[in-house]
Amino acid sequence: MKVNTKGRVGIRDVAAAAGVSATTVSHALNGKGRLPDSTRERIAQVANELGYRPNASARNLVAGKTGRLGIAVSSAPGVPFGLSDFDYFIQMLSSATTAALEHGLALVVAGPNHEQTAFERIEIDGAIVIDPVVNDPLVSDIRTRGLPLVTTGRIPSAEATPDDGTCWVDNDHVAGTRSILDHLADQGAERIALLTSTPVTSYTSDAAEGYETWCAEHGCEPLVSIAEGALNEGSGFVAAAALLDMPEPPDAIYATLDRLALGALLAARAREVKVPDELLLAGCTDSQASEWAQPPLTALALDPEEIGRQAVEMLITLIEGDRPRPKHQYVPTRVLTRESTAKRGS
Amino acid sequence: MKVNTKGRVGIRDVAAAAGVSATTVSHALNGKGRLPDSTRERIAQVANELGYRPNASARNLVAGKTGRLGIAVSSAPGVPFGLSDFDYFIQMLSSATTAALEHGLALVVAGPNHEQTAFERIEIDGAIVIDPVVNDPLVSDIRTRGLPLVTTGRIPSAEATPDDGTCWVDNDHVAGTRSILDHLADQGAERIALLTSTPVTSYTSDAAEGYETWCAEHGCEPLVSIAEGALNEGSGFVAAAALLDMPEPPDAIYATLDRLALGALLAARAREVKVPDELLLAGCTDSQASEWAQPPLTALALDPEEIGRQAVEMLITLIEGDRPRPKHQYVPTRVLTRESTAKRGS
DNA sequence: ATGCTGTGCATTAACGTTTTTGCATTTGCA
DNA sequence: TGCAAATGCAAAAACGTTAATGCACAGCAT
Repeated sequence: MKVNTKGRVGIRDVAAAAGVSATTVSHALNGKGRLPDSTRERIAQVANELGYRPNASARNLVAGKTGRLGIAVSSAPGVPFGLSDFDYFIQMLSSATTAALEHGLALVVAGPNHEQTAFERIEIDGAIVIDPVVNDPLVSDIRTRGLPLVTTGRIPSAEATPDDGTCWVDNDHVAGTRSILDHLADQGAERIALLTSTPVTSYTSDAAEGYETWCAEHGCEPLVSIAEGALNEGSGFVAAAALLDMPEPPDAIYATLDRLALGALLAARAREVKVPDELLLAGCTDSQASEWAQPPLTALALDPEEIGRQAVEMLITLIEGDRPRPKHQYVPTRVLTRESTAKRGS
Repeated sequence: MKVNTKGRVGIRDVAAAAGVSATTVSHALNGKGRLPDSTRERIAQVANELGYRPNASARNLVAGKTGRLGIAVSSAPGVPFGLSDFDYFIQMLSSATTAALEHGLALVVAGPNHEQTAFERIEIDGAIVIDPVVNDPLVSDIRTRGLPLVTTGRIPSAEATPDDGTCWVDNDHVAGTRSILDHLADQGAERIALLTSTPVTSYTSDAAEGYETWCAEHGCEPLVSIAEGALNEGSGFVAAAALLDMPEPPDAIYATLDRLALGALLAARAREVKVPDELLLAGCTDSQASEWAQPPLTALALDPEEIGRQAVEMLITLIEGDRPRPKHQYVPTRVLTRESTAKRGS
């Protein structure tokens, strides 16, 4: 029996220290085989003391897996890239990376320049697609290859098929939108506008749906402004300007992307419309930019870290295929109250 | 001899098809052993026809490597995260991912939330740190662990030690800054301001240096405005407003980050200062936002894809350790002329 | 006592590469 | 012609893990 080949502690080192065979260690640590709990615990403790970390390559080799998960940020065909906010993306990526590594898997990021062939040349065990758009080429590519797939945000489709067996993690954007509209109304808003983009993702169409339902329930006239082109402060500025320059401008704006909200803030500032005194302003997706804006922006926090973590866990379950196939998972949203929606007169 | 175990074509399948042993195939494809070129070529062709792709896990297992490279976007302690632009980051990440995968390595992204312990729990063969800041905890962490390290952008330090054996890939920002200032002057600018951030990275201090040298050479008075806090359109708006509201405002602004330039554009629009007729505007780091701005913004293109690719190649050379240790690499910049710097009166 | 059924492990063989070693054969040179 | 050196390749071991199989022993029923 060879021990401690190269400094790194292997399964055989643990076996030697615990006075058992390598197989037993493997079984004990993976919950397989026939072993009494006492032995399992003893081995787990020894492994822990020795700082044993299983070698992912060896494990993947026998399992016939690549040990890699792909994650791609989707890009709409024709729609400029930029649906995802940087903070949102990096937070989600970060937690997803950590979650994957805890399972000994590496998360590989495919950028939008790969277009539809993102994972064509890359060998992976499964993939996550962030915010897929209508008829997403990435999604069909992955499906064609027969790879396990999880999306964050649902796959939007022309037909309304909410439960078609796809696996996704999503916020309940309909409910989230309603909760932030409630907040705005609580703060005294009487004429709330929606600043959004073309509904190419499930997220944007959910927000529109939530807004329209809420307006109908509260007897308000819907007031929607669509930001065209790139979804950034520039297009937000323009779309918000259109609202502010109306004969009867809104007294509150909810923007479905933080960068749109920031653009609205700049538009208000340019017109010397005071936020929050004359205009309440809230955005979706919290970010550092929202936090540091003047005034700081109220936001609908989406918890991207939780979404990333759950998407990875779901994908791994799907790949391993032993536990029952997971389906959907909703991550709760939260209204993060800041100065931009402070009650007027208070 | 076993062949074609599970659909996937392995080295033995190639060996059988070429009528040689697995060893010979390995040697032929990796340029090792003693083989005539004729055999090497024949085997390479057979491998190609069969679509052979070496199994990364098996290869890493033998080599005692993890098969993973880490890449971290640095975060300044105290300085708000956001030095990197989303487009810049995703482009660089994307090319780096591809480059790594071509070597059978997976690139793992550590987000800024990991802070100094980004790669503490992650087993990797080497790391890339993007735009390290002064006294970067990430850099010292990686150095402590004795891991091969490549940075994009140089490691800024109090003492001026330009050649301290560290490995980096960088743009020549001093020259790049000068080239875009030349362009602005060519287009008729006579009073060019620099819109930048606190110099925490080599990149920002290079830009400041290039600007000051250029001003001295051209007998211009330096005019610098520093964006405070988060580096986004909001802080760019404020810092640019300070310039535009001066008694003698500049007739051109060069912003060291595209988001600052976009903020400057919004500030100009709010003041009804026409770009480019009354103000020439250029930014650093091209992005889709710059491309789609109204008017489209001239930019100093940094070629993040090339930087990412070269950083990975350099890191791999460092890890393999056979070829001579690489040191530094400059990636050329390019002035991307757009409407925001069109010659006045033309 | 004798078999039968579990229990608690160890042995052995994979997984797909690379590396080391070694054995023929050919070539070079005296 | 003889012998060393170079050439062209194959066999076998190794990397660290998991999966399949098997063996010894204990408890239990007959």
